[in-house]
Amino acid sequence: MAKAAGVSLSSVSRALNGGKNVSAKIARDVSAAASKLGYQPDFMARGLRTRSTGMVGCLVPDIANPLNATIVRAAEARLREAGYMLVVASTANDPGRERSAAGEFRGRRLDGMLVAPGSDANDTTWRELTATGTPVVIVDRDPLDEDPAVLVDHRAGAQAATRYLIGLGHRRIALLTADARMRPSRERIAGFHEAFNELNLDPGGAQLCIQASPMDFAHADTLALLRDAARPTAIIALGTRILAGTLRAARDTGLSVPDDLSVLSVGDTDLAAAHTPAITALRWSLDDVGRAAAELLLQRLRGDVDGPQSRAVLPVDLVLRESCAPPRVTSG
Amino acid sequence: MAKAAGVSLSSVSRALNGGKNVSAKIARDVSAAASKLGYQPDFMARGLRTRSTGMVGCLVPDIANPLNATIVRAAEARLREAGYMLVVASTANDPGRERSAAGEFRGRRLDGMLVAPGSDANDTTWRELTATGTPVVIVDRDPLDEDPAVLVDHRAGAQAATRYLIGLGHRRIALLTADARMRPSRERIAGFHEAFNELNLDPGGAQLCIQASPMDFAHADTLALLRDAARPTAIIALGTRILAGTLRAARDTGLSVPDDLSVLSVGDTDLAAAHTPAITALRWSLDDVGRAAAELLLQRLRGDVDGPQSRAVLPVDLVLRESCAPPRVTSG
DNA sequence: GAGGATACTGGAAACGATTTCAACAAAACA
DNA sequence: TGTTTTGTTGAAATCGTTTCCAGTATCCTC
Repeated sequence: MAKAAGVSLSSVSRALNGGKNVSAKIARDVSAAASKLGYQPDFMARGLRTRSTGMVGCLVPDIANPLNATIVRAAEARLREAGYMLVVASTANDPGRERSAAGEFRGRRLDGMLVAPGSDANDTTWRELTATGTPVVIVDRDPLDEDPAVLVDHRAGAQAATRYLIGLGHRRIALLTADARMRPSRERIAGFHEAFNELNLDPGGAQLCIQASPMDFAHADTLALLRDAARPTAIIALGTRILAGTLRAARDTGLSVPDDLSVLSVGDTDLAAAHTPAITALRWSLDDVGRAAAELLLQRLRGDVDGPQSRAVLPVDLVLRESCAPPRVTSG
Repeated sequence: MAKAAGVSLSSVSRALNGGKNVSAKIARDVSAAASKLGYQPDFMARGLRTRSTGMVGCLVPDIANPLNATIVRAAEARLREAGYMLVVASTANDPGRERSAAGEFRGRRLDGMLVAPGSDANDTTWRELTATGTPVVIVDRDPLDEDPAVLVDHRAGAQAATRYLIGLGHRRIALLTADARMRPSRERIAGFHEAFNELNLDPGGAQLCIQASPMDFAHADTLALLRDAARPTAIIALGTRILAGTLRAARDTGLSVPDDLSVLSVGDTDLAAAHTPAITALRWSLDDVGRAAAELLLQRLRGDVDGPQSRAVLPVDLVLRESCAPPRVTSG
């Protein structure tokens, strides 16, 4: 390549990297030779010298979950724009796989990481794995110290949803969410309780279910819940497999939505929007989460020690549809 | 590192790569020193020398589509097991982004690629981009030449679905699928027609809609379709946004499923399974697709020029549920 | 026109591994 | 014992870049 352009290696490097001190002639010759040869610099060699890989890793519990996948897509788009490639690892919430993936990322010296750990970031083993000086952005998990993070205001969302159901007259409300070791569920539970507390309502009537992810479990569990004499009149369900299980359970027990049972989805998925009746849902912008995470990471990568902000908190909206109604028999 | 173990660089390399001709003592010393120092070889340096990156790229139209995401997840799991990392690029079916992503992959000299191009592989620009000697596995798209590929038998699936609906008495059936430039849709359309032809039925009664992806378009289009006097009595809809749009359109026009309209989903998603009534669906294993693609690529990567097979064809099953019934008024 | 600042250029030393090759020691064989 | 074979080792070259440094040409200033 250098010979093709008839200049030295150093000049090629300078010309290609848009460095200063390059004469017009050399710049011309180099770019001509480069395009004629279809030359593309070798990332390995460059990375070896500059100690940067041009890649960022993304650790999510489950890439097949549309909630995560949409975030990944948005982040990937922004990062590619900035010249980075995105490496993904889906950890299935398994601490072992999580650790091995993080180790792999570290071994490959990725420039940065977007992480949504299964267990929370407080976890020491996880902690020490991230602590290699690699810039990290936490996505919707509790950050420690000064880690930049993108957070979603699940607490306010859950509070608004609960308030809305209470306003319709519901008193026995079940919250079906995922593993409470993770921030989103914890925040939702808190918001749920706050909504009851602010009205001085007996929280004993509130029912709270916390479950692991598998859809079948959600289904069986919800069946039992709905068959109980003191069944809830409204359910707030996490809008992926748990919502699916809930709707199937309602169908199986012959309860009609919203007449016999109000259903509110946490997260606005295809399922919620297309269901008959359409499911009222809490919605937040997954694209915004992904974009914001990428932006925060890019700030770090550029070395802006303190960019505009190192925490982003995104709002949650309540989208009213047809799946919630006053309970048939007011139980107040 | 070499000094820490008190041996030469070459010996360290040999010991770590499990090469032959390493004495027990040196192997012991090296591994001791390595674990004491937490030494991890530098992938950049190693890659520079061995001309391999230990990474494979994955190009999909939309990673946020659960159908793709599930495939990616399965492939990632298998590839990581084999020591490769997965780089993803979501191209939004935009040829420009597709080209730039492929160029980026090539520039980074990834060891292999899993690709599901938006337009089909026959496309020349796409073709030349993949033709760099990099092992490529085509995923559910028409392969050219001898490219290894993982294919899903959409034709047989669509045929079975159509046959089933015809058997119920339907004659006016609409097939709502995605962009016909892509193999899955093309195959489905072919299977759809074959089902009519094998019974010598007038294909004029069959209705066929082909659409671009946005859900709103599907919705509006389906509304128009359902309001027509000669509306179809059954719809076979692609099970992502198009199915969602179809169900909303049925709700909006007051048609009940399955009494007024039979609906069959192509692809078994949460939406199909949890809807009321549950939607009869064509199902194929996305995990199998991802795993098979990874396996085929690994074969190539290992240099098994001819592994057990370089094409995998996966079956499609019809899952009977409650969304299909005989048409109210037989129109034969 | 001399002197110094300024703009460019190419040679050579990194970066951190793998791999070739020659040297050496120990073992096997005659 | 001398010669070959075998096994093990380290020195040095290499991969393709970036970057430091010294050298040269050009320009400006007095």
